[in-house]
Amino acid sequence: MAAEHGTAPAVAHIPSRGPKPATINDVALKAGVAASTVSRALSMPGRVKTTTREHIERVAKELHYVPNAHARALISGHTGAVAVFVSDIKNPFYFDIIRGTQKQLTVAGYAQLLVDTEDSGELEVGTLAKLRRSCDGAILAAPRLSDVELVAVSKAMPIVAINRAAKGVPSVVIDTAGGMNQALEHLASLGHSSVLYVSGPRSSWSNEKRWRAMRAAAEALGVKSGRTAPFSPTTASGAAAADALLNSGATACVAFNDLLAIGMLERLRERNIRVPQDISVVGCDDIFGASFCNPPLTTLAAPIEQAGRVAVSMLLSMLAPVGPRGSRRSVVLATCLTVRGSTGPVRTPRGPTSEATVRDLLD
Amino acid sequence: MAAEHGTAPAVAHIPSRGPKPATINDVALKAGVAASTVSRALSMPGRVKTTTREHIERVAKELHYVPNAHARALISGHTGAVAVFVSDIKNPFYFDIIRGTQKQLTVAGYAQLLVDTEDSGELEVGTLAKLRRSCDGAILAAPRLSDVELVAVSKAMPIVAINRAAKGVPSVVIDTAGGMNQALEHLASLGHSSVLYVSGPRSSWSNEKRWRAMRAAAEALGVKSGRTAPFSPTTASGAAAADALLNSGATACVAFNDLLAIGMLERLRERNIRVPQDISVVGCDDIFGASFCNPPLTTLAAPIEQAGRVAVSMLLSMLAPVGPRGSRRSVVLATCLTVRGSTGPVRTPRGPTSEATVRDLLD
DNA sequence: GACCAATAGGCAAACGCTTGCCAAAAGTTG
DNA sequence: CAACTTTTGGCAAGCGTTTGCCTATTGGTC
Repeated sequence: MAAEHGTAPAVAHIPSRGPKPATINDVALKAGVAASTVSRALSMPGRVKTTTREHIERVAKELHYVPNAHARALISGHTGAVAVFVSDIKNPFYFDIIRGTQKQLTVAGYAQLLVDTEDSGELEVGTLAKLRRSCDGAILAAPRLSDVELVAVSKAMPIVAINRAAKGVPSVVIDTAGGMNQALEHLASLGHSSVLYVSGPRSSWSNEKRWRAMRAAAEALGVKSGRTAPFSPTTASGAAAADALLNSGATACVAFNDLLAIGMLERLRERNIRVPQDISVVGCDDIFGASFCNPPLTTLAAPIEQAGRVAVSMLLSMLAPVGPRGSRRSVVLATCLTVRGSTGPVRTPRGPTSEATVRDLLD
Repeated sequence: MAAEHGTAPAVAHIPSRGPKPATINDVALKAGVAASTVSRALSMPGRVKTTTREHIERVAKELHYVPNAHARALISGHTGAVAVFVSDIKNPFYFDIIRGTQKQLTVAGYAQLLVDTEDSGELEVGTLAKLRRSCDGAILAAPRLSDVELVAVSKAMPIVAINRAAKGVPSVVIDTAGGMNQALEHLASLGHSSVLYVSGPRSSWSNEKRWRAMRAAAEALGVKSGRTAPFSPTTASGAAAADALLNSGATACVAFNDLLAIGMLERLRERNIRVPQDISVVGCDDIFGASFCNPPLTTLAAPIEQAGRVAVSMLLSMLAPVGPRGSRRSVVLATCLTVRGSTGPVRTPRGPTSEATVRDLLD
């Protein structure tokens, strides 16, 4: 069949030399048709005769023809890429988001443009403007920009926000707050009567939601509640947070996120405070590591990866030419409490707890 | 000055309405010059008169003009994007790589295209071919493709491989193997005389290197060594790996990576094997979580993020039109042992260890 | 004032692809 | 067999930039 090869590359799909990959014109020339026919054969299957199409496809394959995404984007306005903005790439929370988006984007044949906004709303807006034409849409995970800006961006290009709700902006929010009742009930049932909320960054929308939800849940259960000053959501801040917790006199706390909680756990051990015998700690998110830290962390488990996937699905449906117009503009993902080793019964006022006694006997 | 505004958008940088952002022609028109002049004013500062340039810049700003990356890429062949391939986005190891690449790329004004190849060499090659023209180069982290393919790819486009060396392919390798002596010396000095290597996936280049290095180090120290069958590098596989370790009769092990090691730690605790009193575990990489698992993991700490950064620097210098031609084609990053709680003196044949006795007394 | 070297700015041709429009070819019907 | 309708394929006009080449304009020198 293919009697006249050019130089057959040693490795399939990768032209082994020459800086110039084949263009649509090369294919057209070799196939003896016009470039437009090649274009149609490849992207509008019904538009050309079957035999011509097959011939063109064969030639294209021989030449290892790959359409130039930029040229295509230039004319069609469709880039095949979606930007994913995370506010801090060091935070494992976002890794799960990225996993989710990556997965769903790959399935749909989209490329993922990863952007770290370093917690700066300005950088966010700036990059967004720059990338406006380079991607078909964007996922904003826990954006830091203002509501006004968010709404404006949303008008300018298709976006879906994660963990951030604003009027008219499609969003996926992980309702950690919604699980707060479970957490408080759990703590209350263990006898805790005073619970501290360990606050995350002031600019975080979720932080405010979580605190409010916790306060409300505490109130409903007759549990005393309070909050710390804001901490940055890192294990490093956990030390200061732990000290704040000890000062507060509370017997249990809910931390803004797992990173903070894990940091607290370390500090508490350093200070010879036993968790959960002396104090109970609840985290939020259930990030990688929450299950094997010491002790394993009780946490409000969030379907983070799913959030990424759902956000992408929403975005892609917005992009579809005649998609289901009435598709949901906003999705709330529920969370639920995962109880592990960092929560336990409140310590009886003095002496060893009964549990400790039992263990002593067993030794 | 600017007496005649158009509609001034409410939010800076983001055109608030209209699907069509300003093009270079709009700027040219409004500024009363030719498009080419605008282009030059913006990218070849010295080429136009200062006053014209300033005028054009002002108009461009007013119009919120952002050059269309695709049009630019089409003609210049320079896309401003770099693809980063990871073989499994679930693995925290790659998160650190991504952090590093992200950081360095951002600094250089490049965008990062993230690709998960799902451990498939084929997918790797396929995507690479597809992305060939969509990015200026690629970073291949722990690629799974064959040597032949890797070399071919490297000829077709600028790439830098991480943790994979092949003739003529620029690479950054984290020399975990190099630190193996330290690890074995550490174990030997603790009295261990039989050490097991817990093997990672067969397709991993590093796995082989690490095993060889460990065996050599063990031999040099007169320590008995052996290896397990291959395990997938996940915490889940840790259970089976731990069982294999127990069967082996070795008193210490070095695991292919931290993920595996952490999984083993969990399983050992379940089986009431105390680490490090009964058995010592050493990991590789020092990923997120290694410092706070239970017990904290002794590990061959790898400068993962740095590897990402260095890889990007190398790639970018390859891209530079007249870069330092003699720049290093290959970089080896050293690792060193980080001792934490998962390694300790070998257990004396019978009875409680002296350490345990001390602790009993303290209780 | 004539001549020359810079310097500034414009024209138009790419870059690789899509797509509206048209014409040729083929099939259908009376 | 003529007059349609339907396929099928080609032409050429862009998409938004960059850039080589050319022409004005400017300033300097004799």
